[in-house]
Order: sequence, then structure tokens, then C-alpha cells
Amino acid sequence: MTDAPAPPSRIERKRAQRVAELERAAARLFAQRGYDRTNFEDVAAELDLRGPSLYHYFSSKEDLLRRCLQSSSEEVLGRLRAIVDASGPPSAVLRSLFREQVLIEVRDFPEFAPLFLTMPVSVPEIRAIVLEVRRAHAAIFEEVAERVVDAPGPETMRVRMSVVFGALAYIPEWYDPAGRLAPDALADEMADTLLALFTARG
Amino acid sequence: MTDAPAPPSRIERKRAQRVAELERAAARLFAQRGYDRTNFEDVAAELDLRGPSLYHYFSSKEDLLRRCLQSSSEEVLGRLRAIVDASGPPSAVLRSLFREQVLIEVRDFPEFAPLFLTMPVSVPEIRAIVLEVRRAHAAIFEEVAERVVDAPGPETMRVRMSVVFGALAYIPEWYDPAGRLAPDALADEMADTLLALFTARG
Amino acid sequence: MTDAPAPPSRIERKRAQRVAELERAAARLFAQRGYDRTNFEDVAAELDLRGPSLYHYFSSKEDLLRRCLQSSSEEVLGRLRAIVDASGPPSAVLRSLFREQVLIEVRDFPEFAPLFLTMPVSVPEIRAIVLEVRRAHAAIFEEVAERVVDAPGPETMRVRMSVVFGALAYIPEWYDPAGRLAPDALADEMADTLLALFTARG
Amino acid sequence: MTDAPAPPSRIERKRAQRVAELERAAARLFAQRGYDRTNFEDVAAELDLRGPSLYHYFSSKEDLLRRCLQSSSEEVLGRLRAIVDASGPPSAVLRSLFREQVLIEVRDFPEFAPLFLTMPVSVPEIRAIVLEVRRAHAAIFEEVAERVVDAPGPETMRVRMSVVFGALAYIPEWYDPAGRLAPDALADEMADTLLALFTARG
DNA sequence: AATGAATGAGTGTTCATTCAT
DNA sequence: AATGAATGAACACTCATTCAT
Repeated sequence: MTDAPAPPSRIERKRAQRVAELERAAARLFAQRGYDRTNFEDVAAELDLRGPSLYHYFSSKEDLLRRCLQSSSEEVLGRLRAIVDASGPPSAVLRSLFREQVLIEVRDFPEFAPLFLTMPVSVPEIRAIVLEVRRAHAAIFEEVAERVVDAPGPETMRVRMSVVFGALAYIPEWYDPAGRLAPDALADEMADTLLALFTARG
Repeated sequence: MTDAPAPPSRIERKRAQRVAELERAAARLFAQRGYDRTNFEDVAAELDLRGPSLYHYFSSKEDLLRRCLQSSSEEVLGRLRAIVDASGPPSAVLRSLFREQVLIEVRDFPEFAPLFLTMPVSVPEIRAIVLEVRRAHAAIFEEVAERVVDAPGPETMRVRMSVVFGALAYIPEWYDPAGRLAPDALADEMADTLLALFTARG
Repeated sequence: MTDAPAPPSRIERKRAQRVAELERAAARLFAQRGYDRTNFEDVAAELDLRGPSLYHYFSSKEDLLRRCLQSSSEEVLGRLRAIVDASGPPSAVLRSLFREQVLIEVRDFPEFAPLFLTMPVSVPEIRAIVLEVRRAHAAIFEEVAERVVDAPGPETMRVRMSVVFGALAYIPEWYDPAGRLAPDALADEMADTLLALFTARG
Repeated sequence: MTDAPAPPSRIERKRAQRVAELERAAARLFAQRGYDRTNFEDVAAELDLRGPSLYHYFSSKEDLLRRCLQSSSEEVLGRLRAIVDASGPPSAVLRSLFREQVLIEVRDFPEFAPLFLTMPVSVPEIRAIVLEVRRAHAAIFEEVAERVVDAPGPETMRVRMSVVFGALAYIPEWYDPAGRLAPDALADEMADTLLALFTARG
């Protein structure tokens, strides 16, 4: 009864690509300057457009941010869940999660990661979205972490997880991809360091 | 050359107190809403004043933020340096630093800590101040940390320090002072966890 | 000198019909929301078109309104003049005019009547058109009315005519075609009431 | 327990006067151009101010209109009710109401009357206010009119009242205060004409 | 004929800042 | 010291209009 999902026409593909470009540009500016200090004119200028043109693709500034968050979170959470689904000893899975998260932040989605990690969002409705994504993100790590460690107290566990998330969130603030530490090396080093929080003798 | 420091008159003391109150109120709002979403009218309202009255105490909004940062950073860095100056084995000093930092964040300066840690500052000049304070803050920890650990590579050290700072910066984002974990307990737990990064067998 | 009026081709007829549909849709929205709050996108949507498509039929928004006014005023004025042209005692003609005007407003052209009567037009050029139509419209009634009444002073006449036009213009504001009073009954009642202004003993 | 109503200070009186001036200026423009075509800049310019300055007195454009409606409707309805309260034969009271209404429109509140009578309001919330005032306004006339006339059918009554309100609402559209007909003369003429709708032999 | 894309002009609104009182 | 008044700058958003396809 429902229409078969029509293959995207050439015009739809072009539009989708434009939206993706705009989201990337917007995410970069949002992360750099914060949501409030980022205006439509500047986002549009990144693609040689004028501000009001963005309204052909996004219904409002809030909508623009929402879509940045949504499309990137889907991708990121998908990748992390794929790792969890692959079998293996829990500690190996956890280490892979750490590595993947680092690579996501510094190599694959450097524009989007700060949106969830550090960008302050004053609009309450969007703040809720960010928190929800963070919760889903945290749940992935916590589920695996609990299978690695032999049950410390719940508060101890919470503190250790906070160290993990704090450390991961902090990466974009200090890591310089042009520096001596390659993304892969950072991923390994960080993964080992964080894994030790759960496997080392306390 | 300079005037002898005259003892502060009663009026001057009153003014200094007012400034301190305003700084605290402003810091609270800055941390809650971000710098851009915080306006003079609302800061002034916290002390039953109107917006323009703040110009008797601060020359601009930027100046207000700068002074919030300055007065709190002086206090915080002073307390941390005092711990370093007290003698003791490096690992004990490092642990005390961690504890102190946690207590500063959650018990003694909950209003000010987010200013350095998470508040996004788009004004470049102030961003520089924040970065400078962070650098001084980090230096205190790094100096001690280097005496604790038996020289891993510099990149390893950098990653570990980033875990420390990330974890410490993340605390205000998740810690609920009204929850089961008392500030002192959090301080101990966090101190132990972070110290293990440097003392545990790698 | 002019081209012989070629018979309208099928395409031309289709186009004329489309124009008429668009005018009716536009008139409805203009009357409902006012000229300023009515946009091309919404007018076009009534015929499952997009905004810019209207430029195939109208050269501007102002032109659209102008044509709404023109085509409806031609029809309306034509019908009223036809009544005047039919012979009969002046009071009977005047009564018929009142009836016809009421039926035009509530039954035959409910979309267009408010355009002349109540829609505010801020665009000066169009305001002039509306006023011109109103003048032609008024002239029809005044010519007959003057033959009915035995010459009261010109100011008295003017006041009475203003009552007539005011009352007629007010109808779309209060009359509910779905209510107890059928269009024909309203037309009779209103015609009698207005006619009494000119025939009753003063 | 409650504070005695403090006498308005000099500064409060000045502000109230300013608000009244702004309301009058705004009403004039709203009536002339309609709500949508009237912008803050132009309203402010009437008092040699700039647009944003109006936000010291009105919280929004909608608020400005709302206050125009409120303050004028209070005054107008008060004056009409005072006439009803004064004793006298119903037909004399009704005639006085008609006179007063005419004088309100053309002499005392020429700026405000069109707001209720002819200005189209697209903002639904304000439309409701206008309708509510119109209802209260109509109720005053209807109550007296019903005591004048010896019970025609309800529909006849409704039509006659619609003629009254239509005629009264139409006045600002055609009456020229600089013309031959003085406000008082118009008031008398109109009052007699409208009264005849209820007293003349049908 | 129809429209997706784009834009310039215009507008309501916020707010840091100035100044006279 | 405090503030009411005022404003310029900035910005989100709307919309009629143009144009290439």
C-alpha cells in the first residue's frame, strides 16, 4: 500500500549533500564559538551563501543545531554499538571502544564531537537532546565496563567512569592533530591508560 | 614611588564586598547560562540593582568576567601552591592536590570552577586569560607529577595528565552534592583513582 | 489596428481558468488574513503549486491583488448596473439593489466582497483602486436613491448613504451563512430596513 | 496590610504621559497602515525616538497594540455606560448613545476608534481582545435598544443593530472633520437617522 | 509550465553601553 | 551611588522576487 521507497533523485542527492556540508560547517563554528556566537550569516558564508539561504535547508537556527547533533550522533553511536556487538573478551571490547572513541574525535568527526562534549547549549530543549545522547553514549561504555571489572562499589564505578568520560571529552581541548602524537598513537595510549582504570590491581 | 597603601576606609571595604558579591553572582550565572546568555540586568538583579549600576563597579561586561576569573584564580592557585610548598613525598603531595582540587570545585568554589573548566568563552581576549590560568593550574600538577613517576615517555605523560585534567574538569558536569557521595568521599575516591595513573604498575 | 480577437485556444482557456482559481484562492486568503499576512507560498499551495509558480500568471503580488479586485468588481458592478437599467419605480429598483448587494456578499462572491469592504490595503496604489471601485459602486446606489427621496439636504443624504454603505459593508463581519437567517431572508430584511431610511416619514 | 496606593511620583507621571503619547501615535499609525505595515521605527519617530526605545515602555509590538486597545476601550465604554446609567426615556438614552459614539469617533478619540472598528488584526490573540470589546460595546447599545422598540422578531432586531454598528463603524472611513458637516451636526443627524430605525413605523 | 535555489530588503527583538539626573 | 532613558549594533527570521533548469 505504501509507496516503495523511491530512489533519491539527482536533485534530492544534491540537496542531501548540501545539507551535510552545511551541518559540517555549522558544527565547526558552533564548536569554535558556541551556539550563541555563531550566526547564520557566518555559517552560510562557509559555503559562499548568504544567511537567509539557510532557511531552505533548516527551519531555524535551533533546527540546524538539532540536525547537526542528530546526524552525527547516529553515526557515532552506530559505530560504537557495532564494536560492542562484535564478540570478544570484555576488556578487549572496552579497549576497542576507547580507541574508536578517540579516533572518532580526532580523526573522523573532529567537527561534531565537541558539540556533545564541550559546546554549551543554553537552549533548554536542545540541552535535553545533548544529555540524552550523552546518556546513550555513556550506557554503551558502562555496559561493557561492568563486565570487565569485578564489582567495585557503585560509587567507585561511577567515579572511574567519570574519569573515562572526562578524559575523552577533554581530548579536543588539547590534542593537536599536527603535533608529534599521531591519532592512532593517541588512541592506543589513551585506550591503555583508561583500560588500566578497570584492570589494574587497585 | 607608589602611594603608601592607605588602610581601606569603611566605604572602600563596603565597595570591595559589593564587588565580591557581584562577582559571585555573575560567576554563578555565567556558569549556568554561558557568558553570552548572561546579561547585566540579570546579574544586577541578584543584588536588587539595575543593569547600568554595574558600571560603577566594572567597566564592561568583559571586565566583569575578567575579574571573576582573576579573583577566583588567585585564590585557587594560591591554595594549590600552598600544598606543593608543604613538604612530603611527591605522591602524597600529588594526592593532596587532587583532593584539594575536588573540594575547590564541589565545596568551596562551585560558582567559579566552571568558569575555567567548561564555560565557553568566545571573546578571544578572555579566552587567552582562561588558557593562561589553565596553564598555570596545569603546571602545578605537572611539576609534582613528574617527581612521582619514573619517567615514561613525554607523550605518555601528556596523555596521563590530560586524563587527570579531563576528569577534574568533568566533575561539575555530573557530581550532585546532594547525592549519596559526600564531597570528602568523592575527593578521596577521585584522588586515589587519579593517583593510580602515576603509581600503578603500567 | 488591434489583432482580430482570435478564439481562445484550449491552452488559453485552461490558463484563464487557472487564473480564476488563483484569484479566488487569493481573495479568500487576503480577506481572511489581510494582504500583508498572505504570502505567495500559501496562495500557491491552495492549488498545489509552489510560490514562484504564480509569476507565470501574475507579475507581482500587487498585480495579483489588483486582478482580484478588477475581475470581481467588473462582475459585481455589472450586476448592479443591470438592475438599474431594468425599468421600474425608483424605490423598487433601490430595494432590488440592496437585495442584490446582500446576495453578492453572502452568497455569490463571499470571497471577494471583503476585499472592497473591509480588507485594509496599505499599498497606496491599490488603495486608490479600491477607492475608485467603491466610488463607482456608491454612485450606482446614489443615483437611484436620489430619485427615491424627495430631496433632503445634501448632508442628510450623505449621512443616510453612509448608513447604507456602512451597513452593507458590515454584513460579512457578522453574518453566519450557517445560522438561522437564510441569505434570502437576510437580503429581504436588510433591503426593507435600508429602504425605510429613504421612504419612511422623517 | 497592603501598601497605601502611593501617589505617583513626578517620574512616574512623566512616564505615564510618555506612554499615553506613544499609544496615541501608535494608534494613529495602526489605523492608517494596519498593524503589519506599522513598524516600531515609525511609531518611535513620531516622538523623535528610535525603534528599540519603545521597549522601555512596551514589551513587544503586540503589547503596544494591546495597551492601545485597553486604555481607549476603558475610556470609551465608561463614557457610554455613564449615559446608560443616567435616567431618561429609553429612546432619549439611545439617541444620546448614538451622539456620544459619533463624537467619540470623530472628535474625542479619532485615533483609537478605527482600531476597534476597521483595523484588521491578524494576530489571533489580539483579535480576540478586539472582539471582546466589540461585544461589550454592542451590549450597551443592545440593552437600551431593546427597551425602545416594541419587540420585532429577534432576527429583525439583529439586522437593525447590524445597520447601527455598520453605520457607526463606517464613519471614520468617509467623514472629513474639515468638511462642511461639523462633528456636532453629524452626531445629531446620525443619531436621528439611526434612532428612526427603532422608532419609525415599520 | 513549474520549481529549487538563492537573495536583498525589511522587521521585531536583545543588549551592552552612555548619560543626565 | 543609582537609575531611567535612550540608542547603535547585531541577529533571527520572513518574504517577494529572480533565475537557471
